Amino acid sequence: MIIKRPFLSYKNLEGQKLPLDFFLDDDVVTIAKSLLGKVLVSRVDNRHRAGVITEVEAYRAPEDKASHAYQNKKTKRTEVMFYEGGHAYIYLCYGIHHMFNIVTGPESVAHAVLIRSFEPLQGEEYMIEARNKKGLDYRLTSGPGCAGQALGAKAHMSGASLLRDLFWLEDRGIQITLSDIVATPRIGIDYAEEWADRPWRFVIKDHPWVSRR
DNA sequence: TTGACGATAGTCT
DNA sequence: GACTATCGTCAAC
Repeated sequence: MIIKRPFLSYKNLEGQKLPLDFFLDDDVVTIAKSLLGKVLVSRVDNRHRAGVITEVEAYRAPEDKASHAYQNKKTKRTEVMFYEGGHAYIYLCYGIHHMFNIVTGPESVAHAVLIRSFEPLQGEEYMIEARNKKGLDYRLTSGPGCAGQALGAKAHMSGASLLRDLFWLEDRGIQITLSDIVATPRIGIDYAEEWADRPWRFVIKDHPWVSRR
């Protein structure tokens, strides 16, 4: 298979770090959509890695049954979700996968956006090593477990501020309009009953670097 | 202290 | 398409 990359046209190699304000909007669905096309950067073990976010899911506690913070359930794991927006919520799934989420909204509002896929931009060699892969292909960073592993994210890093120097987001001028976005139901949450059908998974239309290809 | 259960992915058929 | 590795979390005992 031919991998076309970069898929989008990238104007800037360096970008503007997203400020606190970006994460404080009360509407996590809107933030989820505006995260598409933003650049997620990690510097775990001083290894600079960056990728363009291509696939996300919004989780809106307290009413969203699919959220870990459903009914504002606060535990040692989920307390990070109640932080002010602009923090990373990282948790272990199936004992294997470290899932990377962005906490949004004001303090005590437990909204979060799961990063499901991104297109590698910088530090691909570190991602390949972290994933024990031979080379670059779509499976390197497509799917939430893969994305987290490629970033070097570990559950013990949960709570890290996205305004500091471990993980952060940048705007590098990539324009994603509403017509570039496809909305679908979220994946793997069949137990969430009526909330399972909410179209809160967002992907960049026709972008190859997304899960479930 | 215990046990059931995942916001999955990789391998094998 | 089916199967399963693998372990922290959380609620119940």
